[in-house]
Amino acid sequence: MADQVRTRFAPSPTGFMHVGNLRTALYAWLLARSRQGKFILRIEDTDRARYVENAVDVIYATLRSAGLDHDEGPDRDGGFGPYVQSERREIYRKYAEELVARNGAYYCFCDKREEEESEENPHAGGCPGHCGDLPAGEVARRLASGATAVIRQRVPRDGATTFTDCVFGEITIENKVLDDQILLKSDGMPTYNFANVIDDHLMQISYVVRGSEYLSSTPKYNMLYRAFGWEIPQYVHLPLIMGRDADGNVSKLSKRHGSVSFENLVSEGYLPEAVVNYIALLGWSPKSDREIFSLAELAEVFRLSGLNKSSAVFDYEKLRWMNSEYIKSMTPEKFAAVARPFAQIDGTALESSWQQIARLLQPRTELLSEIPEKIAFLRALPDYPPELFDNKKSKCDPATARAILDETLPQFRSPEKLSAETVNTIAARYAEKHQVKLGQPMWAIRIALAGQAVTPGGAGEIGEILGKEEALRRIETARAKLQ
RNA sequence: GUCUCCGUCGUCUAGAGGCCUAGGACAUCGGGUUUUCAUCCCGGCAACACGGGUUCGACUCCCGUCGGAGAUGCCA
Repeated sequence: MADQVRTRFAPSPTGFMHVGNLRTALYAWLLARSRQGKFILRIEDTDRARYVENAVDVIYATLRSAGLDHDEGPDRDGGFGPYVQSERREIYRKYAEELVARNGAYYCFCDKREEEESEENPHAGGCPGHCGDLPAGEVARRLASGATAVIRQRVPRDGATTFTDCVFGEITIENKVLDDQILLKSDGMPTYNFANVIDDHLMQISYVVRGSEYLSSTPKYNMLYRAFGWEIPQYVHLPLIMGRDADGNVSKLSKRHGSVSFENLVSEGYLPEAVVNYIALLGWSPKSDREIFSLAELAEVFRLSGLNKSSAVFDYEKLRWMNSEYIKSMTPEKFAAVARPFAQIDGTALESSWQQIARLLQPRTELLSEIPEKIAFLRALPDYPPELFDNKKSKCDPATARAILDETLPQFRSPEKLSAETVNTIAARYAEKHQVKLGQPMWAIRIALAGQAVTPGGAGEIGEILGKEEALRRIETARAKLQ
């Protein structure tokens, strides 16, 4: 039991879920699931200024949508709670004081405004005064008089600290470049740097999975673990996800690079499964040529050794492709259901033929949000020039089109209802009678019905969706145009 | 500035000294199928950052250079 794998995802409730954070959660989840371990959700809300109402709901919704179920969390007690940091204030206070007693930290009474960085002093971090040297009596006196204070970690100025990361290997950092970071803020809340160590230990986290931006501060965490005499967890630092800006420069993926939150991507028409599959492959490889994996399949093949060190650029093009793969592999019923909210056809004549339209759309859709523009021509005939009837391959031109439409028009009138088959038969009959390729009448009819060169589906399908009345109207419009 | 990390096609990556004439995928280009488009097939272009070592042999190991990123907050 002591060797059980326990990983955690510890997001801040800031209102949206960055895909980088989601990927961190995914790997932590994958590590736990692939080793029969536990996955814990912890809310890091120690920064009151950044707190956003309902943000915790966004976290729950995102994890659920992505399929990452947690074994413990605010809503699922596993005996290590509370799982919300703001509810653990007293715990942090107690340990911070203990650390002061152990001489691993000290009270700092300096003002919030720190001295400026300069050439003389490029390293402005840490306590600007010398609070660490204050005699115990003086500290007690100031505290008793109600002076506001923070608690800072006492970092040795000599020596170096070495640690081993599961991904990056052995890393050594000189202690002198580490500053006396704040552990407990003046409002009594702990900083991330402190709360993390306390919680990870108390919640018995065995693998700390997080982004590589924490690599250089890891020695400070280890000093904390040692000061308390605690076992240091395994570290799994992840390569960063990068974004490319307009100038072609890459940097940590952020809002200026486009939609980077999970909910944003989903509302644009990316499927949650596709997003999860895509980000799993950003910085991790199954060491095979396979790319499409369900979450369950990922959990089966996930290995820490597949994790990469170098950062990866988020490529919307490839996500798009993967999304289309997921769309194509859906059953027609499922696609019709998920695509429906994007189609914007409520209350229109298209509503009744949605199933039919969806069948046409499915193999041609990469992003669900593109659907309205793809089917706009069904709702309203676009204005188009007669030259649209020109097509070399189909051997069609305006004059020919005119002849085709003139001759076939009566045949569109006769049937009770216009079916795709009827349209195809009309075209076939014309082609045979005039000894031309089928493509010729097909082209003319399709352009007349659609008013645009590229359409999802051919003349028959479009005719059936439009219905007899509308089809006739559009053919008349075309004939008038070809006068 | 200082510290840390990273460096294989444009992008995501495989490659753990000979299997590499460096593989796959996206993108891109071309061809085929198709009444359009798309799907689906087939094919092309395209990379080991550079320079030194080590070795019989280096994409793989070592050093340096250059380039990129991250950290350096009472943010996480």
